[in-house]
Amino acid sequence: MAGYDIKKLVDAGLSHFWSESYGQLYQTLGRLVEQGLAVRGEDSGTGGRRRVAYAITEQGRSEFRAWLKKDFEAPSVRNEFLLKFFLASRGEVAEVRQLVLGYQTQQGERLAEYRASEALLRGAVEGGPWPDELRHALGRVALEDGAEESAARGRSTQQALILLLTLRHGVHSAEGRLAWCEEALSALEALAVETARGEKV
Amino acid sequence: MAGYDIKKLVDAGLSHFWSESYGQLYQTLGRLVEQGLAVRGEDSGTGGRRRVAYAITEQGRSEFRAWLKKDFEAPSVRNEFLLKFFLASRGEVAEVRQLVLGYQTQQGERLAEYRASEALLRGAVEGGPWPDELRHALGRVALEDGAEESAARGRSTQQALILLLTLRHGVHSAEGRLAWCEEALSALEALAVETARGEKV
DNA sequence: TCAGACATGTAAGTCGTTACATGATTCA
DNA sequence: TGAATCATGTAACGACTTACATGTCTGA
Repeated sequence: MAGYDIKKLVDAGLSHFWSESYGQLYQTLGRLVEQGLAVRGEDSGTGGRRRVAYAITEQGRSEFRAWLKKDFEAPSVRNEFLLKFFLASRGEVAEVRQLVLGYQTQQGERLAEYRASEALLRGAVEGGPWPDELRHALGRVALEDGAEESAARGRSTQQALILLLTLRHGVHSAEGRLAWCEEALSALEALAVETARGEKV
Repeated sequence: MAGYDIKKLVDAGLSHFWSESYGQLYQTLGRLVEQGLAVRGEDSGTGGRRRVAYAITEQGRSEFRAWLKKDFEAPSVRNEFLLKFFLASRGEVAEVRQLVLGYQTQQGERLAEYRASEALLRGAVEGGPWPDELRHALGRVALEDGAEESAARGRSTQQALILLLTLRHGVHSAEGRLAWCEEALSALEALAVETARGEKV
């Protein structure tokens, strides 16, 4: 694959849980070649429109397999919303509430996006063809087609299922955060009521 | 507050959703002073044990309030687990399953930690005193005490509630991810069964 | 007395983004 | 014909981490 393709693949299919910039990508490809984990194929095309295809080496493949088995770090420990929420703890309850409402909206929108993409993918999991939107976006990644041979059909289904499941992960996350919003809003509500009563007494 | 205190505060109370390193911290404090958003107080103490207290300026305070109201970016778009999960999509189902099992364990442990901290905090929300563990950790942040005056009790309760809610956010997130694990595992199970049947036929 | 916490800072380096430069090709 | 897309790359910068340097004070 060429760098451009990788970028397209990531943007199209993995954008809700991963991102790469060209800067990072080309530099990394260069480093992989230096380390013998990938080889740079011949340039095809000319001038600004030439393509450089990279291929993984045997060493690269085994390194990759080792990496897959290695521990992943726990999902990020930096949430700007929660930081603001915490730092607002001495301010007015109303302001804190506003903050949570904004978060609720944001997560609600996310959830809607995930659900829309999810609907698109359902078909391919049932052994049907990949939806055009995705086929186009993931184009050069050479998705296996579900039509012909049994083994190929199995692989295709598996790929579709896994892509679908990454989306489902987003759905579950967003749902969890929305459930939290409900809880937080009613807790703040209760606090406001209590405070008001306290002031009267 | 001094840089050291801020670091302690973040490590003790915010560690599950934020982190700062000394390098970042002292450099940032310096920049804030340059920009007139904070002032550097006199050094107290001598030699290696001196303390430098920083205080926010009026300008800093208004900048801070503006920042609180500004949009936060959606929680991070980089999840190493999901990347591995996606990239494993052409491998054996059994390996993918292993990956998910690891994630399940990790998230289960996280959930247990959150629940433990949560129990600690419950008391303070009920208007009781801050638990010693937290009082010590958050020490210099000058937590308001819930004992005396009505207004102070209100503020203290609010602070405790908000800290508790940040923890609850972690609980909801972990629960959502664990629910996903269940779903993913049974989907992979179904796939394996189907594939086996396909091969026999 | 001596390990460990206290406390501040700097330097080096990694990781990642944005902006830019270059130039071919496609298509309205 | 000219804007958009294709495609590769570099340079500059900012955010962040790790490691180090320095010296003091506390408590077992």
